[in-house]
Amino acid sequence: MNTLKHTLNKLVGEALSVVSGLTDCDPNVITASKPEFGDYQSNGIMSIAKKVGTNPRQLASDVVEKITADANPLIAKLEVAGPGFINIHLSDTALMQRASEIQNDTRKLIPTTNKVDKIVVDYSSPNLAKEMHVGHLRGTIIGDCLARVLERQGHEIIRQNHVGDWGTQFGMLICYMREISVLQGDLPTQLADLESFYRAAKERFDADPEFADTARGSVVKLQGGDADHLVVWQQFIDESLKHCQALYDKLNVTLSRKDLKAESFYNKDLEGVVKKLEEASLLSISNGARCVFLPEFTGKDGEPLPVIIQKTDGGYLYATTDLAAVQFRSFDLKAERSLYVVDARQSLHFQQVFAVGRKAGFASENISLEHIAYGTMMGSDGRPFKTRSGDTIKLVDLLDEAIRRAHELVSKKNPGLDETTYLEIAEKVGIAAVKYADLSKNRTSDYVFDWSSMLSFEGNTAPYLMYAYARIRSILRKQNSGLQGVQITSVSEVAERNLLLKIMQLSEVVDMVARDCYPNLLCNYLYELAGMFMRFYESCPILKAEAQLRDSRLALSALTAATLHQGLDLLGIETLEKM
RNA sequence: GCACCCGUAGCUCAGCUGGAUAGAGUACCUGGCUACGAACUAGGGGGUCACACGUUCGAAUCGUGUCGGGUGCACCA
Repeated sequence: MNTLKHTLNKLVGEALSVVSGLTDCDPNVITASKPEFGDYQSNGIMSIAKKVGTNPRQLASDVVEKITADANPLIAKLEVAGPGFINIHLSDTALMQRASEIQNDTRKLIPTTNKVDKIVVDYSSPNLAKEMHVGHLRGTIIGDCLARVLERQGHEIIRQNHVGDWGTQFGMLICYMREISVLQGDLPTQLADLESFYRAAKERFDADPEFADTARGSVVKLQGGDADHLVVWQQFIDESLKHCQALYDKLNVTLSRKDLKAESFYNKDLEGVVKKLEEASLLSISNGARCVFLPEFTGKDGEPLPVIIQKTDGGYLYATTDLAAVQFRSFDLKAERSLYVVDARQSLHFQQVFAVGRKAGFASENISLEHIAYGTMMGSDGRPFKTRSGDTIKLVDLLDEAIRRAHELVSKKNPGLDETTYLEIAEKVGIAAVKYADLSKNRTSDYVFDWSSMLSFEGNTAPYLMYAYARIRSILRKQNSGLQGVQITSVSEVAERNLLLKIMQLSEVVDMVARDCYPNLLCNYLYELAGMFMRFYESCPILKAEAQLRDSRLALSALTAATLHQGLDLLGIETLEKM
């Protein structure tokens, strides 16, 4: 089943083509900007009229006449308005008809795509040398949401967690670990707090030149495949990954060990990358480093800007690894799209990697490489987020605080439940609030980290959406006749009709999110949907209505719940029966 | 110096590929629970969409310029 918008766009577009004589007219149908304009509006008539040189209102009324003559059952009424808009009012019976099709199988709320793509989603990708901090939240949950959305549409999703496990810091850490294990043995305890372990190693590194030298040597040995170093390294990586996985589980993020494609995975391909660039005659040596210069990239003072492939000392850089990854995704995984959910500050890096990748044949022509950039999390001082001491806040601390506050609130709001229930509710509400606070913002803008808005449970927040869901479930629990075969038969109240129409529009929003990768569109939608339910709830008695109306409203409520549930699931937010 | 992102209500942010009278949340003020859950809801005040010029039937949205903020630009990732 096509979306309403898609169907209308086609309907009006075809009529417009016939009337105007132009092929491929875009009628630009959008949801109506005001209720008095109907359900949808076509904005495209004016520009077409201009192209053909006719009066826009006349053209609009010709289009209306044509569509009316065809008597499409979906349309109740069309009006020409303003300079040449067409306002579209949908038929109530057609709406209820669509609803009943979906009720029988609520998976139809989101139709599956008719062209299945293989899509790589590269997200989260923390550096394993340190613990994840609040700055890692965005990429992790935006990527997870996109993966869920695309997967739900029926695409084949390959999650890739491109963790940093191979950089220079690991020499330092390995070196420090070897010291510790000789002195104290008990490594797991030492690694329980990665952050302080890193700090200790760094202090050692800064204080003792001899240690620093050994550390630099350790990187070379590690990357050269030295067995001893690899064992110690693996031990550290395993421990660090456990930390990450615990956070993913806590965040209800779908990443697992099998999605791991660490930097080290590409180590074996790096020489090949250099060779391939050489064969393509793209490499040149500048100040001792092997670089690719592309004319479209210039740096300070207009000098040509290199993509450095291999350092003077022979070491490889992240551009090298990323080129290997482009090749892997394009030719081994054979993906049609590769999404890189990475901080906007790396835009230039990805432009370069994509450009070199195309030029040197690391990417086939079939793959679309997309940097899904997101803005930086700022402190209240307008600078990239740091605490007063200059540290970042650990992600786990943010989550724990959210859960603590949710626990406090739920035990106050809903006394008399047992402690296990409180903990379960607090965990879900707290995590959801944090995720939603981030996902509901346009990903491209920088945003200010603020405890109170991130941990708010009122207004446009996840708890509001979850509350709407819990309310519906509560009503459904109170009726015991079952909803088998019960249909929506009334949309005569404005609140009923608005709610039903909104439900039908989930699929339109999901389409937009899948195309443009903006999860906040889905958040906006769900907030409006929940708001419409709240208004319906205030103005339309459900359980107290007479039998037929009661059933219709119960069915509408149930369908709302299903829509909220599916929408929230795409955001990676779980619902609760009670809260 | 060059490039990218941004500037919308006191604060935090939306604004659907140019549409009709610019919207939410929060904060503040006023109403609504013996009720299908008040984490809710109804209403009020609050705006030179940074500024200027341009494109056009129409601009917060597109273009140019100015101002202001953020970010990136050679061997870290």
